[in-house]
Amino acid sequence: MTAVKHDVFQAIADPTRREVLRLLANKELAISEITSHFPISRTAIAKHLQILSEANLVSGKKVGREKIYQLQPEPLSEVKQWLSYYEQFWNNKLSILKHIVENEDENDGLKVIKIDHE
Amino acid sequence: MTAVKHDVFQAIADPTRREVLRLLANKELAISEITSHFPISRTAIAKHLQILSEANLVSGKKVGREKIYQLQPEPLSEVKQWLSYYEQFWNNKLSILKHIVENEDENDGLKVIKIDHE
DNA sequence: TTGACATGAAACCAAAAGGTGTTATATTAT
DNA sequence: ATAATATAACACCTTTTGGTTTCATGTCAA
Repeated sequence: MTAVKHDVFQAIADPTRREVLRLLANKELAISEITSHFPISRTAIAKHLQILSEANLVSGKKVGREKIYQLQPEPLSEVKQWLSYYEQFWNNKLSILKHIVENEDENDGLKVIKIDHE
Repeated sequence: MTAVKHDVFQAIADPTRREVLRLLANKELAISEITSHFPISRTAIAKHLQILSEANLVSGKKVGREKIYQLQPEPLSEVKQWLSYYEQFWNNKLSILKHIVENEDENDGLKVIKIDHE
């Protein structure tokens, strides 16, 4: 189950939501406590928390009259996995070379020359 | 320079744009070629490319009557860096323990017991 | 030179996003 | 019991997003 109405990519697209996540990384917080760190209304923060919650990036438990939100970082692994595909293209020069070679037909006239060190 | 009007987080938030990036990872393509992979109009794809371009995730060069777009993956390193902060929370159990200990006040009654191996 | 092709540019549109404020309800402290 | 607190639930507003269609322009091929 864990219905994911809001995608994790969409959830982290908003800077305010990323800052909320950062706050919750330190410790779990009630909505009002979170709101006190931002210039916007409590209602707005509650909506952001709703979106984060739909992406399973946070979970909220009601304690007394407060609702305490907690970071749930596991869905971020989806982003990490997505990123890993592209890492090859910037991580090391060998991969960049590989990329060029594999797109040889798009690089007409380009030659890769192996240089022997004596 | 390289004015970043559209944030990389926002750029990758859209599934269509992520698919465009995936296509361009294989090889550089003209707008029409990209469009042929999607059920939406050429104009819509052009707009997505514009957004990706503003985030410096692609670059376009005009060749004859075509505009060829190419993947430019390095802005993704910003996402990777952002993610790395959260990896500690899901990557290994020691870090999770660390997280619990640092939030000790939020875990009243919880005790961490060190077990000596003989 | 005349179509066919690839793109650019503009006007337009519906829905979603990111806010606001108000009101109602449950919980806590005095 | 009462007042203050914390949130939920709405209704509402404006801007952005993701898409459309139409028309103009530059380029290639026959």
